[in-house]
Amino acid sequence: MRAPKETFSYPYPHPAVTTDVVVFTIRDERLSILLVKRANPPHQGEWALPGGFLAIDEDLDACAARELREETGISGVYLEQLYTFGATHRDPRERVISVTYYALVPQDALATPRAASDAADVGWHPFEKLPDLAFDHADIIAMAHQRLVAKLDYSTIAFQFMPEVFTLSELQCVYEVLLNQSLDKRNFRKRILSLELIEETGKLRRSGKHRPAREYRVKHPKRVEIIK
Amino acid sequence: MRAPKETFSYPYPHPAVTTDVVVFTIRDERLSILLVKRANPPHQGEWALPGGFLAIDEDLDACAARELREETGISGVYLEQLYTFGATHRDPRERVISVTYYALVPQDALATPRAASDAADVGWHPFEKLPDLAFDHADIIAMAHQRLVAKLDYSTIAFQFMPEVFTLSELQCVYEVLLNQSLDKRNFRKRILSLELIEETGKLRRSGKHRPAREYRVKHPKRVEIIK
DNA sequence: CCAAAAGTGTTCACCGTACACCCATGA
DNA sequence: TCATGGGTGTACGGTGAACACTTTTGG
Repeated sequence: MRAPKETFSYPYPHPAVTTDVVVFTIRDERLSILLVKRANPPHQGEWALPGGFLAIDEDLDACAARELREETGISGVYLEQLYTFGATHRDPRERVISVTYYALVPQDALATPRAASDAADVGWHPFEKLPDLAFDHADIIAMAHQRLVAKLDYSTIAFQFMPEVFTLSELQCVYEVLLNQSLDKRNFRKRILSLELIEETGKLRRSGKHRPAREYRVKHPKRVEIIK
Repeated sequence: MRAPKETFSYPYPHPAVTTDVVVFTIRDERLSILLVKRANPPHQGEWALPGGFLAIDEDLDACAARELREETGISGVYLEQLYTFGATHRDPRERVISVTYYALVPQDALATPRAASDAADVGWHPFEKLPDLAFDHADIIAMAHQRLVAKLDYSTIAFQFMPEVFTLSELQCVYEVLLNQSLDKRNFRKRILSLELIEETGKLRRSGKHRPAREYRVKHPKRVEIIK
């Protein structure tokens, strides 16, 4: 029940508000999304986006970050508001407005997220073969993917998928997965280096039997810079 | 009071949900925004964005369109969701989540919008000299303006400001106002015509003492096309 | 010495930009 | 005939795309 205060309160029924998060990462050279299997009705046993109800004294961004942490153990990652979904019958229980976010997780971050109490299971699913999803979560994912790909063109958002140090080949692989096409190695390196956004660590990555690759890092990790 | 149903309802306090709309147009070669003067507390007498509370069985888009129509008499215009603002203390009455939209109104559309019952006044204000605004509406406008300008680059959104028939000079004027810089006439015409999005009506606009200008119209008004 | 990934320059086509003059009309 | 906005083409530079071979390492 809403806590009555002395101040005016809008006297009509209020909808519930949730945040839901589309968590992207690159695993095994595939774009993947983190889903939780619902432990409770509605849609019990179906896969869904991590998310949950907004606390009455909690900022929206904080709610998204909290739900992500509670349901998957992930925190400290890039998180941006996506869109707000509010079709009248998207939740069978009651009217629910979902403020959706998307998150980008570096490749190396905890490979096996932990499941929370209200989730029967948590796991990464390749974007190309997602299971059936609860509610309108398939629509949310579609919009998040569209936004992600669009942002590759005019931002440096792809760096959010990279661990602290990485090689240019690894970065190129991320772009190729996201754009779903192969890129020319020389043009790619020229373009990335011309941004003057990353620098060599000075070390080499010996990753097997072949020629070692130079390691790079982002110069100013705090800023998420926008090109131009 | 929320109508209790037989179905489960999340047993914690729900926030109120509103939609607010940033209405842009071009008037007298200036980018302008439609504001309403609040008739009731809080922020009584201050200027604010048109908007209001979401009905429990109403889609978000419908709510934005309805509030716009009720408070200003404007309907049938381009309307797109912008962002959702939900800082905990943005409304002194209670917790309010605002799903914001922006609308683009053609130049010729009703110059003097009518004021609704809960507004003391309605009027257009040049973007460059806005009054102090209620709540966090200045932030909302800032974000809407940023989005609008960004979209000029990769969409044909500017056509939403044009009446059914218009001249290339008028269109160029709109771009100049939005970008806040003058453009080369020949390059502008070349670029616009190469989109193959508009066609001549065949008529001439005699608008005074000088050479008449050719009139154009959008070929397929239904579609809001994205370049590329 | 062989396999496999790392690393490196040049050429060309296209597009955005800069730039100046004549035309049609009403007064 | 003059003032005013309408209408038109070319030349240049920069950027993105295509393209193949050498280097370094481990086995």
